[in-house]
Amino acid sequence: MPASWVSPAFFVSPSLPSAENLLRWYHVHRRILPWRAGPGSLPDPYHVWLSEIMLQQTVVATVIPYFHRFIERFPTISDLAVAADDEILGLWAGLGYYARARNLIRCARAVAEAGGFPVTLDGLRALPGIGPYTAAAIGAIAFDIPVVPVDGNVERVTARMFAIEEALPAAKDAIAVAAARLGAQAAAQSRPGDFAQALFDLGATVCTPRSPSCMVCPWRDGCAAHARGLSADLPRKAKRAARPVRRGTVFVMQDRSGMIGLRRRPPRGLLGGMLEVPGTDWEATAPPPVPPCAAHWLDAGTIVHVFTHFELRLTVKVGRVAALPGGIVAAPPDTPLPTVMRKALEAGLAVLDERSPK
DNA sequence: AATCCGGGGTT
DNA sequence: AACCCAGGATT
Repeated sequence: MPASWVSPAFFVSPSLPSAENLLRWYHVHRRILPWRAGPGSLPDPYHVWLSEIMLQQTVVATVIPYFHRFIERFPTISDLAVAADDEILGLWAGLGYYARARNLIRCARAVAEAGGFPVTLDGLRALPGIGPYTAAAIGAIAFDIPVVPVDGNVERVTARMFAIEEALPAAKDAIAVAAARLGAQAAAQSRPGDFAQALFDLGATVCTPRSPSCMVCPWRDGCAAHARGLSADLPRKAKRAARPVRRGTVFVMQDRSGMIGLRRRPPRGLLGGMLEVPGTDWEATAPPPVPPCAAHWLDAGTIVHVFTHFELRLTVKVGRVAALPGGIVAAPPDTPLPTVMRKALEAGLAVLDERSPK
């Protein structure tokens, strides 16, 4: 038989990975997560939405305690919609990507106003904080809209199944097309929510980034990367730039009643709208440290915190003050803070405690 | 298309 | 220490 009778695609994917096989695997191996409903039943859209926002670039284990605290405090989206911004931002403190929390508030109020979530992808996509991925995820999981949400897991699984060797992010379109092909199978179309979550779970527990467990994979037979011994090498990714270092100084102030001096950051940008320990700007070379008020400043060392695109080294000074200066808000030491500011505050308070323990 | 935007789990 | 995570908004 002439080789030309056989299309190259035949060698790339001998047989499409079976949606039915994956769903059968999912029935046995699915993760039990607080925002999930039982197999075959649709979960609460509010729970799905809240979990999806929290899960953006955040691992499941980190999200779970935050999710529980939110659901306990805000049992319905209406409870969330009428809450004060500060309380919501406080509950979000430490989770990161604070624009998510600001969009969460706007989205909750829009949904409460409308009387419920839109049930179309375009309607979901129009809400604050909901992009193409999250719209597809909520649509599939909460409303059984037949669509494949393409997150990092699905990108990885799909790139391997079809042995897509082009590097990300250039390969995004090709991967999305291939993922849609997986979802076009009848079994996936009939259970879009389970199919999406099955892909997530396969990527999270079997088709993992570093050393995938191909021996127990329900899709091994249909996996072109496995056939070529490429599984652990895909998807390829473009190299990232090195992370620069920025430096600054913060001043931890404690008054006689034990209150700490904090400052509200501008509403947008890095740590937008969150509280911070007052200090200098953050530059490549440390700006001159100008204390916010006169005090006997003690050295509390340096804390290091890694952000997505730079590393921050903060020199921490600490002092007791008779009265907090103007423009500074007095807050108790356990006030919810972004992690970098929590680190700085703890470093300062540790030095005070060691000098004059209570 | 690039860049900005946290924090931490995993290896 | 590097990589990556149920990405979105902005420029």
